Amino acid sequence: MSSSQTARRRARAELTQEIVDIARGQLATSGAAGLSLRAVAREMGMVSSAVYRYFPSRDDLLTRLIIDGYDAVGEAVEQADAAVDPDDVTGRWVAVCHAVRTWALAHPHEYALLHGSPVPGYRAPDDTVGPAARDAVVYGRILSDAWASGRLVLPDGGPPAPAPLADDLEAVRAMMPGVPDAVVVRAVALWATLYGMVSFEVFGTFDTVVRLRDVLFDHTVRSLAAWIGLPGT
Amino acid sequence: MSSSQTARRRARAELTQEIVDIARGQLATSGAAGLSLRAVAREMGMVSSAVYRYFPSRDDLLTRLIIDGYDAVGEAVEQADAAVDPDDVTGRWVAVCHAVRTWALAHPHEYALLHGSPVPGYRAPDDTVGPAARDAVVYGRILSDAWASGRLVLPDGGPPAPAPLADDLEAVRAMMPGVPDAVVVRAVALWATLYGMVSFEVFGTFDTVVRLRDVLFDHTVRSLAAWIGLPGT
DNA sequence: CAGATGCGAGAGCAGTGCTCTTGACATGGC
DNA sequence: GCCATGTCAAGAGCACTGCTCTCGCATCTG
Repeated sequence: MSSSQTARRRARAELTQEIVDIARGQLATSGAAGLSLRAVAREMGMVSSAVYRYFPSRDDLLTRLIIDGYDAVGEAVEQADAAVDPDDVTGRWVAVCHAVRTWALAHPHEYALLHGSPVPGYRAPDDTVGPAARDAVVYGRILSDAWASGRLVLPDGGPPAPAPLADDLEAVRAMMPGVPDAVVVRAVALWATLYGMVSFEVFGTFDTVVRLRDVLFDHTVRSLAAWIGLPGT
Repeated sequence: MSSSQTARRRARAELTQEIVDIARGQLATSGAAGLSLRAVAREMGMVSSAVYRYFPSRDDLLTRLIIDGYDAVGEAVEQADAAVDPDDVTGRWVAVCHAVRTWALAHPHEYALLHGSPVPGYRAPDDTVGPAARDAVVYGRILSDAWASGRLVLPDGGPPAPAPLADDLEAVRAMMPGVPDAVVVRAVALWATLYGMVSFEVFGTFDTVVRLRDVLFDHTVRSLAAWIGLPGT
């Protein structure tokens, strides 16, 4: 019977998932540095070597948590975008930014794992690059929709994009089809500002600088929206 | 003789410095996670317990490295600012941004220690807050000079700063006396963008996105300068 | 010149990631 | 049904970590 084989594989899948869940719990409380394979095994009533049947190393377990983290923030961003009237492009952008911030503040250690220092030697590029771009796709779609519907006015002021940047902008434009260079290059800046603000907040840099951090964040995000040419609210 | 007392104390000071230097070397090659007190002791020909006479814990040694790191980037920023004609406020801002980026790319692990995930439980606030603000003081002075000399034109467009933010903006204004609210609030955004861009680059987020990262950085920094009201070049 | 103090060495504890071997169990072909 | 095959948990063990403690020795202080 293939069901018995399935039983074995299902047990493996369930145990793998349980390891990930417990590891995420320990990550949430102790941070990435405090995550211990032995502690995970202990909490599962297993011995440490048994865990290595499911994850060949601690870094692989961390990589899995990273992928799941990107997926979680991507999910939050997509839901936030879907909850707003599609024609309200500025509202969508603001909602998406708040979704990132809210998720990061609720999962600071997971956020640190995604956007803080690379914990192992360096990041495994292939596995994580897909989920990592999930949120960027949403930003791109918002800008693309705004441009296609004529709601995005081409920003003026500031220097024009340097010619050698054309290839790079073309690649980034894949996430926001049709959008002109001046908007693409500012989109990258907005992306950096978003995560810069959130990182400052999560990592404590803003602690001694700003008190009403939610108000500042909201205002900054709206100002940036205006800068890139999105309509005011 | 106080010279013999000085000899003892000087030996202590020299050994402390040697520990820090070796630790910084190991930080540069192995990263913060790989920095080991025992390895430092080994490289010094000491036994590990002896190092604890100089630093009560590994976290204290890391804190020292953090303070030195903030000092180093602050130094780099101040030198970059001083090397430009003081009246060329935009040039000063661009130079300062490049100084941060250059330092970060040259010392990625140290940068990660400063602006990546907080490695120990959490950062000791009092000791690090002074050196951490050293670069921000330079940004503030540039904007303050620009405003005082009439070279900074009040930016328009975008929503006005919310009233509840007045207190926070007043506090931030301490670093850029006289500058109006609309500029202060954008200065915070610029600060976040600067470190967001550098973090994306140092942490590898841009690896699969942009190739001519120096060109993009320079252009972004100049665009932001125009956004905050600094004159074009 | 004593006594107090600072310092390095060594042993030791608890914890970590990871490897290897051993024995029990389920799976699948004959 | 049986037996080889592969999977699995367990345990021991290695090398490493941060950190604590004690013990002598050198240095400094009154």
